[in-house]
Amino acid sequence: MNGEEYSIEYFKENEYIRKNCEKCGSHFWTRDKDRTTCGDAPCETYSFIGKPIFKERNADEVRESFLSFFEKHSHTRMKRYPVVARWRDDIYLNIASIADFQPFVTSGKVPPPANPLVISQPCIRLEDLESIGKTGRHLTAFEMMGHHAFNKRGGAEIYWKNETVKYCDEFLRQLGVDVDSVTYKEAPWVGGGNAGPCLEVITGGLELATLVFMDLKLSPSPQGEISIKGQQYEKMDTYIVDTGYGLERFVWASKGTPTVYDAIFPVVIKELVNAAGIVHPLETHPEIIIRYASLSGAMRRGERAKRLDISSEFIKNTLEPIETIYAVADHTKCLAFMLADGIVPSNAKEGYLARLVLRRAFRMLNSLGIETPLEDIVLLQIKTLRKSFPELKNSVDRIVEIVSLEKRRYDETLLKGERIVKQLAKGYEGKGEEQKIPLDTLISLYDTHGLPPEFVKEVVSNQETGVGVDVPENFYSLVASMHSSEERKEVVEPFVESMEEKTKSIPATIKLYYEEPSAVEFEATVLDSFDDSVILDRTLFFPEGGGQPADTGFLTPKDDNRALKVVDVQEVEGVILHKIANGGLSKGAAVSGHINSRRRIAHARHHSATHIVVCAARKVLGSHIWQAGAQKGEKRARIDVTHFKRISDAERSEIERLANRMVMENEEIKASFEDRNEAEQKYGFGIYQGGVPPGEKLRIVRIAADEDVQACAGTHCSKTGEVGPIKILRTERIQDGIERIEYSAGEAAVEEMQAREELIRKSAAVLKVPPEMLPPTVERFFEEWKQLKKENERLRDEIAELRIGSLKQHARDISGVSVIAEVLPDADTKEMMKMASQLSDDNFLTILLGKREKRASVVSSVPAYLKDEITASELVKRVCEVLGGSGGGKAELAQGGGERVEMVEEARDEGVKYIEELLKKRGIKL
RNA sequence: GGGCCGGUAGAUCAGUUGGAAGAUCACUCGCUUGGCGUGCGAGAGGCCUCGGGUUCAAAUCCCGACCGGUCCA
Repeated sequence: MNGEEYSIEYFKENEYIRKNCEKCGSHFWTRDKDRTTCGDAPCETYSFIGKPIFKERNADEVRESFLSFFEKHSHTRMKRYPVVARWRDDIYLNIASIADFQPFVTSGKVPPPANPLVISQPCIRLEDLESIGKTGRHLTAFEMMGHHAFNKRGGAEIYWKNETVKYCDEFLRQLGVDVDSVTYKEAPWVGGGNAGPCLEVITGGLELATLVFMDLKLSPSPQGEISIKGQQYEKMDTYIVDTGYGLERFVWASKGTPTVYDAIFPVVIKELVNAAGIVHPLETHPEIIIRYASLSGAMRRGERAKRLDISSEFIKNTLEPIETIYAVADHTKCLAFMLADGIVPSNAKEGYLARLVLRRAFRMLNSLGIETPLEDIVLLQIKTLRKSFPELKNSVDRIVEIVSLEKRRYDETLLKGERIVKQLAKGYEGKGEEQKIPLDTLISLYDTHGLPPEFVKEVVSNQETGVGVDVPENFYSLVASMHSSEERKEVVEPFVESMEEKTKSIPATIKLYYEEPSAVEFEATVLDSFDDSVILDRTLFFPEGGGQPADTGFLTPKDDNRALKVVDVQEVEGVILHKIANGGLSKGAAVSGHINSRRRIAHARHHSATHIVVCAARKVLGSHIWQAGAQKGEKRARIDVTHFKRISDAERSEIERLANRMVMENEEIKASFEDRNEAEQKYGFGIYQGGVPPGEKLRIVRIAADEDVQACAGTHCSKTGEVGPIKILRTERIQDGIERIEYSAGEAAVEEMQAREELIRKSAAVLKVPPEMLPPTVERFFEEWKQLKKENERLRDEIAELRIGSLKQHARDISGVSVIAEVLPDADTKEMMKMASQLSDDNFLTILLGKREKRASVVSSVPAYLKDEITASELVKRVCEVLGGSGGGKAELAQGGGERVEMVEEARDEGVKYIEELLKKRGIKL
């Protein structure tokens, strides 16, 4: 990217000069002839701390002046988008105002909702989580104010670089910024597969805005036109003005507070300072704080402390607490938006990000000794934000519940963690001085139990076991690197992949299943045919998609009587491929098609039922319910929805009842193609429950008076009544924060209910009680069974006791040892074990054989004084061989068995023979 | 979406190379004491989550399901 990109008329007309920063070498534009640096950190320090750049304004005022300024300059004002990027499948959180319009608007596939437009978009970035509070400027939640113009090559240009810079200059001047102090720094911008020249707008050492001229995209060929940072880029068909004005930065610059947090969160910080029982260091040490803050853009904390000669005690006792308070203030705002916009904390996806922030916040409150519940502070944030974001307060009940629930979970994790660590420390205790818990143990504690090494260290040091913990500086990056080595397998659909080339030149198939939803037969012409796939000019066959399986059926050529079986249907870029199981078709042939209507109707029922169940679930569980996946079938269907706790039986019944009520009300289900932007505006982003389809037009499915509206390509019933009964079969927690609901609709639901009834009927018949008596009867039987089991054991003890006496009388003498070798018809292993061990206590050598149905069991015991000569396990092995089995155990007590029950007598004799052999040797020895 | 742990008495957890299911707390009763606490003794309490498989034998090994924890993207 060369300097020409920045040769902008406005600069020339307004006496801007292009200079080279003497510190960093980058090019910049300025009106100040004497300026030598680009003005950006770290080339310059913050000069606005304590000396604001313009008249003080709060966030609401800055936002309004920005929006109305651009509105005056013919931009359309847009409402904010959610902070959860529901319309994107590549990112979880909204990270920039331009993200609202990616990927379809920026690529030119979909026209912008307005052009040009202006928006103030709340964004969340968690990349610099560690820096929050410490640097004075990093925020996880911030507002990016942007004005955007979407230009298409060959079309009429809205505006480009010149106006963008002019607007910026004018807006700054209107705010009261001295434009002579402003520098425009050249900085090529790269992000998300796009790139372009960019100007950073800087004053007072602070970057206030970024003006990006996005006109490049990653080039598929290695010989792209332009090379940036080792990547090849090429010009796009569109060129887009993408500006980002940092709302919080403007507020900060207007107030000149030491940190951006002091400017943005005065109320929350005051509350936290009070709760922590400290005094804001700005009151106690104003001078040093201001000097310290002025350097914060230019250098790290350590360097700053050195430069200002700040003691480590001052850092620890005065700076760190306020930095932690800053971070809490930031995190609670982040949480307010995340939770209000419907994120449910979870161990996966965006929910994990929410949990991450929540747990950091809990930890920080704890380290500050603040006992105010976190949810109270989140609510305080919502209160301060209510003027600009009144929608946040609709969610306060849910937010309070979620945050306190998460707190409880976190406490439990820590409690459990404490026990684990204590247990572990005990294991290392006394293993020499300076015993350390090894690094891989620390990593596994964190990885499997979520215990940070700092926590482990704290627990261990409280234990006073002499066990130490060394936490390496790069601990978290070690953990990260461990995970990155896990290979990510890209799942490419080989079928679609291989077909894309072949279908390129073929026109999109006409989708008769939309035009004639209830038709079963159709006529069509074969456009092409390869491998075992056939492409028609039009079709009734629904291709697999959106969790709905493909239709099946037959294709019959006009000129012969073959019936070609359609076993699968796939869509590739608008072209529908029919996979044929038997035979092929030639190009140009006229065919008639026939779909399996039973299957189709079952799919339609389950698909419509899915929308109804999600709708009912949202009514019962709350507005945060978001569909996280779905699968429909002929017999049953399932949806995964985000929810922060298990669905209770009562809630499940209520969802079922509401769903069936919607069916009984026999509401209309309307499907039509609508303009994407209009649909988003009219129905909100909830339409993307089932995923984000591409294209300018969306197929919108609406139930009743827009009770449920979704972008959906599936086939549906035309009235809810056609769905038939809906039976929820089960709920399952597939992940933390995601519940799966399984259900059947229509005939399948009836079958399910019958199957369940059958289950109950059969069970009741076994117990010979009426079905309603099943629960108490089962309980009674179970209790009795337990009692009987105990009774049985007690009796066996007694029998063993009794049998011992008679067994002793059957003892035979072999080489001076009393040997008992007997077959006991109904004895089981446990019983014989008891006898054998008692007999060996009385110095008998025993072999007991039991016979029970198809299995013979053997127990043998050897008195302690003989164990060097005969081992019970060897003896048992020998005996069991005869029985066709094997055995083993300890030297003094062993057991085994075999299947040849009829051989028990022989087995016993074999045992006796073995004993005789062994004891004969003993006799000689003696 | 991927990885790693775990599920045994009411609670917290042991359970060795597969070979007779344990500890601590809590509970019940008795003794100790004027009474409480305490101390001592005894007792009750287990489909070892479930279903398959391997084996003479599975809490233990293998596969699957269910439930829970946790890390990463």
